[in-house]
Amino acid sequence: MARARTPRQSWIDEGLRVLATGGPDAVRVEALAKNLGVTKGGFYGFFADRPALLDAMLDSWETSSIDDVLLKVEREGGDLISQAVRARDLTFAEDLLPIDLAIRDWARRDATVAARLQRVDSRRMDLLRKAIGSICSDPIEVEARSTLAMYSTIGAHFATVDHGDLDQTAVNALVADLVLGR
Amino acid sequence: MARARTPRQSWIDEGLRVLATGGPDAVRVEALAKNLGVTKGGFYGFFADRPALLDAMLDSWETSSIDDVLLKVEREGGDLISQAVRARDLTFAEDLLPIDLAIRDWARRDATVAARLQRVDSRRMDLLRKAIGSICSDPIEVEARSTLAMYSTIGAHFATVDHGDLDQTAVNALVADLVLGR
DNA sequence: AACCATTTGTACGGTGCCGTATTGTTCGAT
DNA sequence: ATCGAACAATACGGCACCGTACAAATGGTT
Repeated sequence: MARARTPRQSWIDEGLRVLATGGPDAVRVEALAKNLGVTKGGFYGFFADRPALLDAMLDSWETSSIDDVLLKVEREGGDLISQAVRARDLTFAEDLLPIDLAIRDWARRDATVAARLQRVDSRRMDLLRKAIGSICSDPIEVEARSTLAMYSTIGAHFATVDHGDLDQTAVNALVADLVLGR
Repeated sequence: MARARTPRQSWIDEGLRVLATGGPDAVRVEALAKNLGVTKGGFYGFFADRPALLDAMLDSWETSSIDDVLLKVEREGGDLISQAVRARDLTFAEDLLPIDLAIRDWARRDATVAARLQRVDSRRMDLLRKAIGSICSDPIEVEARSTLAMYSTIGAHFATVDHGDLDQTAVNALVADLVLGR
């Protein structure tokens, strides 16, 4: 048995890297091959076609972006709010953030992607509800604050706001306080 | 002079339509031509190349998405908060919303687009600051609430949150109240 | 060292797109 | 009615990519 010099996962990883920087349309088999320093010869041994790679990429992303995060956060423990904050930091870590944003846009144009994203987001929302539920009792308010936390966290990555001369840290802190009701 | 059967603006409009549904990579000269029922024959009389069209599309979008909106809102008058709400509704009207979102994602990968978007967003923020400044005096709080309004409005379009059995209207109303401090 | 399954390179036909060149075609102005 | 500018169709060479077919190389196993 000759071991894979360019195994299945490296196609997926490179695919996700390209997705992050160029969107789904930039994920082309021959381009990935060039990036990996090989030709596409081996690709079609791992994947039926390009769509199959895209699907595998989404699988891989789903695992690392929610399953892994939840496991890690649970293992580390702490109060529920810090767990949620930690989960957010892990979810939007440097490598995962651009993938998340790319998938979020992709979801607008592809129903299957949208369904996957919704599944992931709803697990994130559950974590948020649990966390905010620990500092707030009214169910409507818990839902409203969780929703606001979700929306503003996502929105912050799709809009750049310049606070001018104001104290950035103070503004950011107040935003967090408004969301959490402190 | 023979009048344009497929004038410059119709290339731009069709380009924006395709941008909205398929992203910038889907905006191809020959595809637009087919949509318009012509060949690309006339295209290169109006535009030097494909990038020139993308640029013209952004110009057109900037006008209709901020200049026109501000003019309309100002003309209609009313208190500043309802002006801001009206501006939001116009900005995210059915036709403009998907274009805005597409450009927002596009901006992540293209610095020129990012600069344009920032210019537009900062004018939107100014309107928000004015509106929220009318019901709130602390400058840091005005900035924080305006930022939160901006982030959550954008974020709401990139994440779908299911509120389950809870009263959707009540949740949404509370989200708005939390942002505006009511 | 020879074998051989697995992986990789190469070559192919096909498609869709870009930008240019050239030749119609249309329609207002004269 | 004719002219002529503006628009449109057609045809071209070039490039990037898809998916297939098959030949070459690689490296663990015997």
